[in-house]
Amino acid sequence: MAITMRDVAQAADVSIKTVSNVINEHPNIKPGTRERVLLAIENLGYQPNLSARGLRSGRTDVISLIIPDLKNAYFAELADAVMTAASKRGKVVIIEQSGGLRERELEILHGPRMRMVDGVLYSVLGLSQQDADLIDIPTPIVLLGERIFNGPADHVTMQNIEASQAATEHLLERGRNRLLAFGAHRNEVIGSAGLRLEGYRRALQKAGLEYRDELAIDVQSWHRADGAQAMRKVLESGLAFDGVVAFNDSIALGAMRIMQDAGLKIPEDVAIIGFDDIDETRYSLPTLSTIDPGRREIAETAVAMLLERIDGPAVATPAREFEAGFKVICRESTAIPTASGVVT
Amino acid sequence: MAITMRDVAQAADVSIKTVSNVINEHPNIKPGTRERVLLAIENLGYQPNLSARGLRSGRTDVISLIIPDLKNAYFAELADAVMTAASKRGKVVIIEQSGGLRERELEILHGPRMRMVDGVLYSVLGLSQQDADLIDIPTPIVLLGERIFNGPADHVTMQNIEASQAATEHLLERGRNRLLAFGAHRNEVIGSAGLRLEGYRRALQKAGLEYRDELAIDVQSWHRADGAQAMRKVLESGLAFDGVVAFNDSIALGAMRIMQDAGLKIPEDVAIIGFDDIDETRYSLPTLSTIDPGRREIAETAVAMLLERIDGPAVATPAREFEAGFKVICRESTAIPTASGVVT
DNA sequence: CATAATTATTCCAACGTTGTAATCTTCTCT
DNA sequence: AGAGAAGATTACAACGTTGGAATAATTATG
Repeated sequence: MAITMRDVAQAADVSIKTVSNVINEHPNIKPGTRERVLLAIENLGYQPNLSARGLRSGRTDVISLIIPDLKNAYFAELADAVMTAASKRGKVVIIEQSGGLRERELEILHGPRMRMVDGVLYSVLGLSQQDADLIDIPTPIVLLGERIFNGPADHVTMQNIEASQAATEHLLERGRNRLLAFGAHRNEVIGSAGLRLEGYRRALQKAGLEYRDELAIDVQSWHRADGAQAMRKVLESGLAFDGVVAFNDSIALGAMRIMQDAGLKIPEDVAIIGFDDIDETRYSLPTLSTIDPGRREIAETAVAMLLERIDGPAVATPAREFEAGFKVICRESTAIPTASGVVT
Repeated sequence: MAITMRDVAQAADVSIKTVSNVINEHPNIKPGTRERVLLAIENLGYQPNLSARGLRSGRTDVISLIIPDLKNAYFAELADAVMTAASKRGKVVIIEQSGGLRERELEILHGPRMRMVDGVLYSVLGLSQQDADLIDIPTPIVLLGERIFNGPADHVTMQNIEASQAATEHLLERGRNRLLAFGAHRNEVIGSAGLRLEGYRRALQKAGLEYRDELAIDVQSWHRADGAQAMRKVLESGLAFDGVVAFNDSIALGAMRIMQDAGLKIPEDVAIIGFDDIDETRYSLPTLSTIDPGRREIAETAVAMLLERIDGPAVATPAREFEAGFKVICRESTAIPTASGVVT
């Protein structure tokens, strides 16, 4: 039915292998033959059968990206960055959504689809540190995120502690000193929440301020609705604060909306900074200050590392850790240095 | 290296083909043998080589989804819906981003990756009606969106005209009668913009109102920033209006922010309704009324149609058109029936 | 000019699976 | 019990490609 190398070979009057050699840019092909083959390919509209190539060569040029949820802006932007980076290197990306569920993540990691891809970028959410050995699969893998460190695989992440510290200092510098740590997960040590809380504490300490536990607000799931919900409770409780270090942009936006509903002015009454630099932060009212986590650098490094593993020698070189650089982005939500009407 | 059917066959003491038969749930396998094979598969951790299967059977169980941009919330949500629908039927999705560029769309459609997938869902943006024959490729294809109608392939879309008419009527019913058609593309007849403008006109006509060209506001690219930019111009021009029918949610949100900056109250001064029901509309301030375009229905129908084409007979049955149902979602941005302080 | 070295091309086998057809086994009915 | 049908299993070939070894054509070397 479809055109194969056989047809091209016939048309160009060479052997099938020569066609293959031309396509794969092997050395030692006479310019003349190359011309003829290329012409035949063009004329017949030949396209290689990737299944056959994959079978024979053991390579599919497809990599898998496991993320919790594409509807989440952070992951949509991450997926975009990964696809762009992969595309530059001639790879295609299959996205698998895990829902952040442990079982589903394991299912994907150990499922038959893994045999269809050359490697996996795995944005860990359901598994955690003590599961580190469960990710030791035959397919090359690079981990993303803050759930597993020093596991058996390469790991790319952002500078969570340093970035959170910088975000906190950003507010302190503007004269705010009753800062909510918004989005904490109380008994987590690593994980985004744990690390960001640590950064928050370090900034306070460095500024000579005491850490107050009541200012750490738990928000279990980092979606907008949860941020809104949590802020509603805070306001009801009458807790006093003049700044918010939100551990991601979505909950920051949710909280911002509730504060505004309650008549609080941002940034006059409360300054707020988020995390992730999702597109929406540029268009909210007010625009949201945030941390640019170095998404592009993360994506490009992760893809590069994965390809090294794929192409590299089978002998296991030790797992690497990489932290991308971050930037504090100052927008309207923290624009005013001094509070004019502090909530008490 | 990896475990193959050969190993399983050996372990279960059957032929390779029997293993294949068990895996593919062929009829006529003794329960006993099935047990033994399944056990061997379990013990050895066998996973089929999908490249080999693809080569032999001509099926990869992968479908491709071509969309303009994953960072765009509408397409992220569409991708999610498609992946969910595909996953239910055991298919995996490769996402290809076209940037909405004509050249890139053609490149993808005619590229070698098409040979790796069983079919394509193509959200058309770069091509248009007169290119209809360019999409007649050997791979089964289903078109999405409003750019190409009655082309050579199945087509799934929303009820643009009817939905836009309903959105407009929604505002009219609330006592607004100077409505912007926000997001028009002046010389477009089909395409989302053209159809939605038509729906707007029909609603006016039905209500006995005259269509005024100055109320149709061009917004070329439907991103938030463009909506903001366009609204800024409108306000500068001093044009009077008390309602906005925005042709998608992003430009509605962008416009909303600018109106609020200018001191306009929503919905008291201006009521506004968008299109698409993206997640964000539920969390903006105020929450945005919108049209639910039936995304899930679109995704499921499109996947179902595609699979029918893939599995169906090669004889070309005529292309089908399908329009999903829509719903008007009333939120805060149109909550107040009567204007209290109309801009003049 | 013969021979070695190099360059270009081809032949063959194999990757792991499934379709077809053939064979072997078990059951059903007279 | 034996013929025939139905059920279960297997042998073989093929899908389209590429790696490796072998061969053929060309160029360099003494």
